Amino acid sequence: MTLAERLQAAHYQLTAPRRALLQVLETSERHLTAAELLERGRAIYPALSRATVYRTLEILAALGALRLIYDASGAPRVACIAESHHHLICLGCGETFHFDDCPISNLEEQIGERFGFSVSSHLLELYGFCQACRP
Amino acid sequence: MTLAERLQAAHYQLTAPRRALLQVLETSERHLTAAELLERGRAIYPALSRATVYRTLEILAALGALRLIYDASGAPRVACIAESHHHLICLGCGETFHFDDCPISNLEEQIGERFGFSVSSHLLELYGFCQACRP
DNA sequence: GTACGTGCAAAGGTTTTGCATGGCG
DNA sequence: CGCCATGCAAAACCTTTGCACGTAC
Repeated sequence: MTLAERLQAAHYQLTAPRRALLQVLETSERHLTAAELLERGRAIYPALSRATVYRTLEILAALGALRLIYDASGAPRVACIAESHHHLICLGCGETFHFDDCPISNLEEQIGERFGFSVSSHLLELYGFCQACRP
Repeated sequence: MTLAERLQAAHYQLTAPRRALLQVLETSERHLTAAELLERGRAIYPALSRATVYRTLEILAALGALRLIYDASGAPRVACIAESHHHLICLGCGETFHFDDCPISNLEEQIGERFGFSVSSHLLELYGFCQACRP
């Protein structure tokens, strides 16, 4: 289910500014700040306003379609599409490494059952030190 | 290793304002916003200033002793002690459920090895819908 | 005594809101 | 045609910084 489909399913209009943002979100290779979203969105739809960026993020977050997280440096908020994510974050240099293969797909269901949750995605972040930064 | 010990190990002074904050952090039952930290810290050390809250958080984050994350509602930043955390977050009502027993302690090492990381802690968040909110 | 830490207040930046206009369905 | 969505600009908010004073070691 794409973000656009999610918006429509929830009876939100699919306008040009929103399309631009969705496209940016779905094609971004990493988590973006609000400012980056605005910049990239304007490459597609130049009149895009800052307010629309925030308003759209708010809608998507409320729908559970994405989630805001911090990056390792504690920097401003970043948008994170609500697929499952797996990161290794170096506490030394702040570098983030993604890995794709999910080590806990089986646990998702198992834990969900225990708490009566229907789990749809997850975020797994491992903190430590990379080879270069190891004390 | 307590937060106080960590600070001292890194040759930071253990002053009254910092002690107050550490006590708040170590006894808080959940993640707090900066404003809550200030408020609770002032209950212990009334002259505590906002600036000291942020400066202390920055130090602790740099030491890898805690980490800033968002709560489920995408609200302002919260301080999260850098022990491993396991949450179930309901996308409907925003409620967060913690569970203590770690389902991936064995994976930590395994994944670390693969990437040459020495992993010290992790954050695992599962998103879904609780029984009451299930669509 | 010196370097580090603090509080205050001001500056800086980001997010949110109000309102008039424009566009979708 | 009515309602939702938008852009702009101002307001509100949160975080950071500069500086003079205190305090720890």
